[in-house]
Amino acid sequence: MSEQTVEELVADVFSRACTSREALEHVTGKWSLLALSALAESPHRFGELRRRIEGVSEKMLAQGLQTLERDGWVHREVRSTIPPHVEYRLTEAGAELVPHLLGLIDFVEGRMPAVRAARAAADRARLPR
Amino acid sequence: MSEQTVEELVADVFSRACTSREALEHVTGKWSLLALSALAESPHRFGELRRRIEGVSEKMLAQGLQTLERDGWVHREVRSTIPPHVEYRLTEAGAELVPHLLGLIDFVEGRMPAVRAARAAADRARLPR
DNA sequence: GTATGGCACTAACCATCGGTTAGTACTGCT
DNA sequence: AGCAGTACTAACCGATGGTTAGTGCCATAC
Repeated sequence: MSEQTVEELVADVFSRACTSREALEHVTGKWSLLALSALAESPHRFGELRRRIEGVSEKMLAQGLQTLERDGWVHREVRSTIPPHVEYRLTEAGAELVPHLLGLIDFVEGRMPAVRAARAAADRARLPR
Repeated sequence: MSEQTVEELVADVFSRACTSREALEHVTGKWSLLALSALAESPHRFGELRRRIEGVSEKMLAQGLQTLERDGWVHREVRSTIPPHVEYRLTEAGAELVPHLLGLIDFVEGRMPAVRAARAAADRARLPR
């Protein structure tokens, strides 16, 4: 066994010990997913992202960006100015991740009529049971 | 304007009014994502899913399955037997959704070494700031 | 007889996290 | 003076995730 631990070798999402579970949760988080999508368009400053993503609070945005930065999907660049000037851009890894997310988003968006129909049918049948 | 409402026409994830946001949250939810992945392998009974996905509680599993069923991604089939016999399988929509999810999962799994390295570097640099 | 297991949930409860609101410090404008 | 811009964070409280117990029937074991 090399320097890798057992934990590092587990890459099975069904296993409780799978470390990619947490990483998946991060990138699919409600606000993170939207931040990544916005950054796919172009680098953004904090406030630009805030305005781009309707409904996100500064707190939730900051939190998500911090996580994305720590995991290596997003690069944060600080300029020592007043007022603060912080810019976020996708890392190389982030740029490779985003098409997967956008594919999913596009797919679900395209399926919304069916989702709505399914919900109406389910509610008509009075689910939950 | 036909019978569709403005809300139904909004399919922009950046908009607060976008109805696909909720649907996205559902399919990317921690346990739902895993349930969908397991059902991609084969239909499962409730207990089979529970055992397949380490770490999920019956409560969280039932909750996720209910949501997936209501949105139309999963079909739930009940047999009137004692003990209960409930089987879950992907709907046609679900079967089209799942490759997107699996692609994302595979990608993130493959990137875990880089994610771990990024975290180590970030923590060494003492993030959060 | 009792106890336990199987099945698929749900109720009750509590810990954790999401979201709201207020605050920070500097500059510039009204 | 107040307000706006900038990018966060602290304090607080409500919502949701997760734990534990419970349901009712049948079968098996002691």
